[in-house]
Amino acid sequence: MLKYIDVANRIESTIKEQKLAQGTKLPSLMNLCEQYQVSKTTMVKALASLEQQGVIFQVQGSGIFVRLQKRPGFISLTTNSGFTHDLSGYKITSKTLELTTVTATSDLQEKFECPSDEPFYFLKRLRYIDDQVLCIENSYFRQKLIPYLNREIVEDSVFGYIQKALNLKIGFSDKFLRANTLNTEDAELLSLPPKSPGFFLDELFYSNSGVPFDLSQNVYNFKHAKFFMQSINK
Amino acid sequence: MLKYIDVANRIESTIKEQKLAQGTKLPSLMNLCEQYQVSKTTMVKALASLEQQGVIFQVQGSGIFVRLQKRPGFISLTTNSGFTHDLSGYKITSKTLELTTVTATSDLQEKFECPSDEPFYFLKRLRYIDDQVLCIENSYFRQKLIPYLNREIVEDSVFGYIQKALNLKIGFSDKFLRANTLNTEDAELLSLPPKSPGFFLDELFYSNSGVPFDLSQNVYNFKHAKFFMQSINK
DNA sequence: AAGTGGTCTAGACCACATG
DNA sequence: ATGTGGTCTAGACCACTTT
Repeated sequence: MLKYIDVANRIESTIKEQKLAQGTKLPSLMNLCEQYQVSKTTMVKALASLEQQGVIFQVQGSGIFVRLQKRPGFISLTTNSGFTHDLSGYKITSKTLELTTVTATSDLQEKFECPSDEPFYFLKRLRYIDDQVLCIENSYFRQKLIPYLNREIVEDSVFGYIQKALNLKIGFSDKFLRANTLNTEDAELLSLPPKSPGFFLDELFYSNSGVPFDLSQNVYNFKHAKFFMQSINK
Repeated sequence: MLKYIDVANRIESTIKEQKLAQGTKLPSLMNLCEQYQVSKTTMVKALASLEQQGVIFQVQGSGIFVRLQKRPGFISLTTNSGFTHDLSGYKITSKTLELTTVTATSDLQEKFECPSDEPFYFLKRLRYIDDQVLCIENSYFRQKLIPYLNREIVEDSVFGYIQKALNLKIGFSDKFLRANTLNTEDAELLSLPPKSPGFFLDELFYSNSGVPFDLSQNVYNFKHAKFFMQSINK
């Protein structure tokens, strides 16, 4: 475990355990260095990481302060931990509707920069929050990188499997967001009246070496899905 | 100008001028250090900043690569430069509908942690893209921090005025996103049929010392507004 | 003036990828 | 084995805020 990550985690845990309010002042930089027995540079890096995550904010010449991070009921777009983590406290379940092999559509060809005969796993599932439909997930996994998938893996955690069994590390992702009217099929799946609005979130995931391996096209129930993100202007 | 920011800007400019494609390999770290005459640590910091912005991605043991950043027609949620910047190439205009002084509603009291008699400027305006309505902006500026506003300032750039004339620096912001059915008034303002979907984006801006000073509640026309964000999983 | 966060450096060492 | 990115350190110096 890297030192600055470890220190960052420990500071974050302390903040959460003590339930410090937004704006609470933390000990000074040099003070924290002594407390955690690391150099100034390492502490600066740990704090920069926490600031990026929205856990704290730093004011030059003044101090280090707690920033309110979690908003109960909101799905975080910043932290990529998946909404099972964001929505802890709610009952999250899922149902697999389809798991098949398909070849690249024109959309996939463009997004993955691949030929039309490249094979993908297509996974369609519903995700529920407290037994109400939260979203429809349409995922395309590139078989070049994910050579095998089955229903068991999918019922558990695809990303967990990808990282542990295949040792494929997630590097970064692009997200595309918009609203639109639901089509008949999606409205029905989401248990909503025809022509209800939908929140559309497309995510393209890249490995740590920059190769795209998963496109997820998600349609969220507007009544249950609210999103949240934090940014810093530096 | 800080050295690492300067170096980062220069590298970014080079990438854009040369129109390097996604995946193009840049010179090695040490190579870049020599080229820009900075220490390794400073270059690491410059590159970390570019990686965070989505301009490049780094692969340990392998190299530094260009990441495709801008998606034409999409509004970036990551870079806080405002959509006039994201949508360069389109004609962006605006029309002020209302500029009045109000006292804190219960929503404002909660978000700003302020008493009910605290005064705010309320600004309502429409923003157009190529002469079509893109969004309705409802902004509340805290008079404690922004003591004066008039129509002239508002027609120009509120954030430019805040930063230059008032020397108030933007520190960070919280964003809340959801879809919903438009009410009659908003649908009419957006030139959309009744009960069309709308993309709702609320933004709460904080000063660099952590004081919230602006709440913007924005309703976007789902036909013209598409959003984009990049994240890294490290 | 004192205290606090932020930048920058040189250099040692570590971790990963590629040939 | 070599090269590449990444971490960590001690310490000098800078910029901003508070008293």
